[in-house]
Amino acid sequence: MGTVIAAVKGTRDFYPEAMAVRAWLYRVIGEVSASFGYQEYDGPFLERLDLYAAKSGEELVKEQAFVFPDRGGELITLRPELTPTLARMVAQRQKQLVYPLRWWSFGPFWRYERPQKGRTREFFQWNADLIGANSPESDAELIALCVAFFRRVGLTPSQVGIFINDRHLMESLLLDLGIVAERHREVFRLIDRREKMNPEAWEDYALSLGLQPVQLDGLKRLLDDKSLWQHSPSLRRVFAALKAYGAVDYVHFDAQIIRGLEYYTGTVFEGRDMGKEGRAILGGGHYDNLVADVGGEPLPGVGFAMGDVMVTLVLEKYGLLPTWNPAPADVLVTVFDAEHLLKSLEISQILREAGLRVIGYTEAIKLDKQLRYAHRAGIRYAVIAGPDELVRDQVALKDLQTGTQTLVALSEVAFTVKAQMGVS
RNA sequence: GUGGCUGUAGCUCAAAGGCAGAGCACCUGACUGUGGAUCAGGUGGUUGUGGGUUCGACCCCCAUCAGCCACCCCA
Repeated sequence: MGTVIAAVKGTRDFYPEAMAVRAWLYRVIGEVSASFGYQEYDGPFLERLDLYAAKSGEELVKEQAFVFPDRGGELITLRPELTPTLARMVAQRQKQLVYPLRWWSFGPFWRYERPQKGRTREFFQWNADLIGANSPESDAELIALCVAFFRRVGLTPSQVGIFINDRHLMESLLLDLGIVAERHREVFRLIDRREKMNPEAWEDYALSLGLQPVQLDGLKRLLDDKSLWQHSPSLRRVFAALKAYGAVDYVHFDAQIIRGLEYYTGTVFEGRDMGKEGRAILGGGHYDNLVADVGGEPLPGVGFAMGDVMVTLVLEKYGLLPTWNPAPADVLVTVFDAEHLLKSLEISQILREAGLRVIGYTEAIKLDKQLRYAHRAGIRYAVIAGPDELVRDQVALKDLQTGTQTLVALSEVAFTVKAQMGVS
């Protein structure tokens, strides 16, 4: 074997076992989304760079997007997130759509980053958005949707949680501390960094931003105040709604949740492993001006994104991934010799039409090799159609799991297999 | 973009500057129309790639690529 051409850095090959997980995730996400009345949609995987100029995080577009000129010289981007596309799609049909709009999507995204645990350059994301509704209860619905997903896959409140905050609340509290609005962006960044830095370095950082010691003390007091959310009428309504949704046991207030994307304006939240392991499983929040930013009328919304990489790691950690059944078929119809090859193919088709998953061997090789193939592939039943059986319109049916073999009338094979599959 | 660790058979790993190995897997046979178990035998490598040092390099040095991990950022 020569040197295999390497895959593109940060991409993943979905061998059948991994593909089964991805397909399962897609199915579960679709079911959960539909249960809240969300409709599936998707946008193009290629977008013009201009689309992201409006509101995505600076770094997300400038440094993490795959951008290349097409043959006409236009700058094209492999989508690094879906929300701007969603905003465009809504803006294009703004007057025709029925609001509040509930849409979900699951598709690939690309970001040019250094791959590491929980992060690849090509990944899949579940996006869900509620557009044209503007209430704390609407924000709570999206969180309830996340929780519904957690419950559906078996993740418990002791394993994962959703941490929420309100940017409006933080803004007003910063103003109370005498920190003017122009400084909020950098102070938000400071807040976001607190978990990751040691206390002294963090305080030095705060003072270097020009915060007064009094303001720093006030800020620390705010961030450590677990009941701070009670000062926010909005968050109080969010929590009340979450209680109604039966989702509140997964949800925690955390004043340090800020989120990086700049278009978030009110409620922000992220899902994490309760063991504080790894990066966020999902992130989302409320936005006011997204549709207007791409040329539409102002329309508020709330949404989130959940990446497949991190959630799969978490599910694996807790043993919640579906068990993989490698068997490609229920039955293998073997070929006795070259003369009986077509007869075997006929039998395979009869069984197929009876509703079984059937592989018919397509080469007249030694029988032991064919049975060995069935065994290695995990196929439970083998049909052996040799001259001795066929003269009496029978075949031998072998159960490779129990090792038993019986003679069965050709017309009864499908029925017999199905009956045996049913009992075990 | 910054830093750390790691690249040896299909897989998991040895070989501490001196003949590149083991287990598992795979292939063949014992088996006349039958998988697994056992036994016997066998295939398999420019040691990621390219340079350098040395009488001699899997081992030391440089570069590069890839994987993993952390930072950054974020799903």
